[in-house]
Amino acid sequence: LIASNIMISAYARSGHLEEAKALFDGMPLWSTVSWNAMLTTYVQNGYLEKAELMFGSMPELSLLACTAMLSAFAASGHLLQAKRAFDDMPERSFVTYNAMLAAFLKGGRNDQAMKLYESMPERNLISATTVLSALASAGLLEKAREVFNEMEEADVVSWNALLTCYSQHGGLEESRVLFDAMPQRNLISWNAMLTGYARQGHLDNAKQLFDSMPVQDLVASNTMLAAYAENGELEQAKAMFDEIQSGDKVSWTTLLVANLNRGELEQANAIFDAMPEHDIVSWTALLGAYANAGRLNQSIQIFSMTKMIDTPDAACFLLVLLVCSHAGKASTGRGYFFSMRVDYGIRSTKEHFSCMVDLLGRGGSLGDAGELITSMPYVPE
RNA sequence: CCACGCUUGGGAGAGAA
Repeated sequence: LIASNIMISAYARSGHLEEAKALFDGMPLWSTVSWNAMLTTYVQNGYLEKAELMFGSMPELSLLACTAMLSAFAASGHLLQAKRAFDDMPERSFVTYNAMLAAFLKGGRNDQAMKLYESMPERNLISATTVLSALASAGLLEKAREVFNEMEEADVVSWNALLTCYSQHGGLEESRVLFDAMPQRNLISWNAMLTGYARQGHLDNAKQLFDSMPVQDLVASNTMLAAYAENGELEQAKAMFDEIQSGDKVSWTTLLVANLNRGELEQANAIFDAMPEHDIVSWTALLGAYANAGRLNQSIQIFSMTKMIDTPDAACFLLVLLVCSHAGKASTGRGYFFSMRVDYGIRSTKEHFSCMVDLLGRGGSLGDAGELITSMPYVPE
């Protein structure tokens, strides 16, 4: 039994869902650990619905299973459900708190993450690293350094989190010093450093680092591809894409966006059609091009397609609101604004509000626009 | 034996420097 459980987890980590399921189904009896292991196989591979089914059919609900479900909701962008799962749990361990912390981070709710961190009954290395990432994404370099210095231990993951913070918001030389001084480095460290050079347009440094990597994985190649694309080197980007043997959706989307930004719409459409799979990001990239061109009907069509294959997020809705606003479609826009909150539980950001104010103002509903301004949870600028 | 953390792709306008 134990051996089978271990096997299931091994399959889960390597993404062999089918094998895990076959093994699970063939077992003569199951322990709670078996159920949990199978549940996390679904969670870690992004199968929310199967995870929910599994969770619903489990003979007993353990703390571990509930925490795994919390992560499943968070991973699929359902922060509200994750929070509800957290609130409804009869008991919580510090892993549960860590999972909720990570959920807030993924949902972009750094304020909530920090609040939870302060109020946690118990913290460990993982809690601190999660917070470090939250601070990194907010660009709060000093605070991140502070948290890092206060940690009584650090592993390669926490060092990487700190490095990421520096390479994206600090100076590159400083980052390089940190990179060279790290007690251990893994592939992720190299990629984090590479991203720093790439984002800040230091293509030569990026290429040099890329060539000196002990191993180059697809993430590294994609980073180089993006480096070329973002710095207007479309030819180099294409060459890099061709060099990549089997690109994933990130490689494809990077190439897609490079062409969209260049106004190579035919090329872009051909790339979109040739992509092996589409997800929320590739659809939104395409939507962005049409929305910016003011193509209302096509944008709405793309948005409907998006809804069918994936859960639209805040970025996606912003673009639809934008195109409605430009086309003067006030009531359509209101509908989307409403649906965003009610159907998807997405909090409106400042950007959504200002887009809506624009929409209502242009449509002549100045009263409604004023009402919206006073009702929003931000200080009007 | 099972749950949690690090790296790559998508998000308008206006104002201000």
